[in-house]
Formats: sequence, C-alpha cells, structure tokens
Amino acid sequence: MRAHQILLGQLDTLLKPHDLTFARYEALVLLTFSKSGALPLSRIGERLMVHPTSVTNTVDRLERAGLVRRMRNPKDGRGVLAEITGKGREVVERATADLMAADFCMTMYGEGELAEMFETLRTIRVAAGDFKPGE
Amino acid sequence: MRAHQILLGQLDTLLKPHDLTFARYEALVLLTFSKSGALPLSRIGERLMVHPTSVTNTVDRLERAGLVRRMRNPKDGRGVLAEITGKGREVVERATADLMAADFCMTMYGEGELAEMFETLRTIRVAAGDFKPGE
DNA sequence: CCAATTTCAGCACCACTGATATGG
DNA sequence: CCCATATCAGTGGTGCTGAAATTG
Repeated sequence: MRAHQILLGQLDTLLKPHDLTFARYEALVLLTFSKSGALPLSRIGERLMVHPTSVTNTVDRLERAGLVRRMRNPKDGRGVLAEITGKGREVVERATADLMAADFCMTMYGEGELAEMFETLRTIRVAAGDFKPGE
Repeated sequence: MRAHQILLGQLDTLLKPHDLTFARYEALVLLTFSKSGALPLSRIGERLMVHPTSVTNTVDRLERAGLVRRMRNPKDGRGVLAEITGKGREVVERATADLMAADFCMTMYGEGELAEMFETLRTIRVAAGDFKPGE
C-alpha cells in the first residue's frame, strides 16, 4: 500500500506538466499499443480493469484535451471507439520520455529485482483474472 | 499498480460490512497500537503519509460513526487528539478478525514470499522517507 | 424480448490549494 | 512576530450505483 502510494505520487508529479494523470496516461499508452490506434471503450475498461463509467469519464477528459477522438464502431453499432489523435501521440511520447528519463521512479531497484517483483506480483493478478489466456 | 488495485478492492469489500474504508481502518489500527489509544492528528498524518486536510476528513467520519473522539491535546493547546472509543475498538477487532480469516487476501502467497516482498518494497519506502530512524 | 454498450445523474471518497483561527 | 496545528471552503480526480438510450 505504502509503496504504491509513493510511486503513484511520484509518477503523477512527472505527468502533471503534460496535463495527464497516471490513469489517463495508461489509457493513451494502451491506444498507442493497439494496431489501429483505436479501441472500443469496453476493451479499454477490460484491460485497465476500470468501471465502464470511469472509462467514459477518462475518455471525456482526453477528448476535451484533444488527445483522443470518439468514433462509432463500424463493426458494432452499439459500441464507440476511442482513437488517439496526432496531438495525443505527441503528448504520450513526451510524457514517456520524461518517465523513462526518471527510470519510472524505480532507480533504487536493479533489473533483477524488478523482474522478480513482476513475477511475484503476477501471481495475484492471475488469481484475479488480470490476464487473458495467452498474454 | 494492478496488484494494488486488486488487493485494495478485495480489502475494501471485506471492510464494507463494518462501514469502514481501508483508509479509515488504517487510522483505527494506528490508534489501537498507540499506548493511550490517542494520537495528535498531525502524527496520524505523518504515519499514514496523508495530507493534513485528509486527516481532518478521516477523523470527522470516524467521529461521526462514534469510533473516535476528539480531545484537546493537554501537552499542546494547538493540537487535537483523536482517541479511539470502546465502540471503535470493537469494530476494529471484528474487522481485523474478518481480514485475518481471509488471510488479508494474500492466500496465494507463502510466508517466504510475503517476507521477501516486504523487504523489497521496504527499499522504496526508505528512499521516500517512510521510516523514522529506529523503526 | 433479451443482452451488450455506453452515457448520465448522483453520491462517496480522497488529495490538494488557499485562507483562517488559535496557540507556542 | 513567526511558526505549528487544525479547520473550512472549494476544486479535481476517481469509483461506484441505478437508470436510460441504442443497437445486436
């Protein structure tokens, strides 16, 4: 709990100059990793494990900042796609550069420790269903 | 991040029947661990690493629920003590029993792994000053 | 008709800023 | 006079519930 509190605070401080919170940064990164730069809100919610109404809220704020654009899903008229804009790609790139320059606030750990932590924490995530088969 | 999100969600679910959030539970536990059952709000903020106004808010809610009582600090007229009540002790005891019965939602880890995680996470906490000398 | 997707209103919670009252 | 402690008003961010509209 304390470690998370510390880490999130430091990351949010780094992201603030870019007018991003960590939650919004996560959503943007998720979009840059998708092939077409667009995903249905429902999938964003699944991947980030957040409530549908929270996704709507996050996308609202990203859209208001011009980092994302809403489109109707051509494959499912019920759905809506969030598509990252050119400005969105620029912002996420600059923000990521800042985070990497700060080593994601994990300078006190070595590569081995980081890998070990990831593996250990993976256990609780798997138990909670935070991985699709084949990820 | 994901591990914290999962764990906090599960703990809050266990605490909900007791009308507690994890933040309020932490404050109550801190008071039960103090010798006299009372602490200045400033010390609660230090130990829990939360903003002074957040402490005021947390204590407000605990007081409204009758789990805590405010007293003037006899040693410093500027300060206020939060003192746990009898009802507060009962509630925190029942809540703790529930958490322990659920192994604090950490059933998927062995003793060794838990100890190892604590040590590893201690590093970032020390770097952020989350330990007083001698703790 | 039922299910899935998204949105909205409304509420609770937490973090912070800035201002204020009080006491050391 | 300055500093520390706590409170209050107000804002932003997030998370939920419950209800609604739209479409498959």
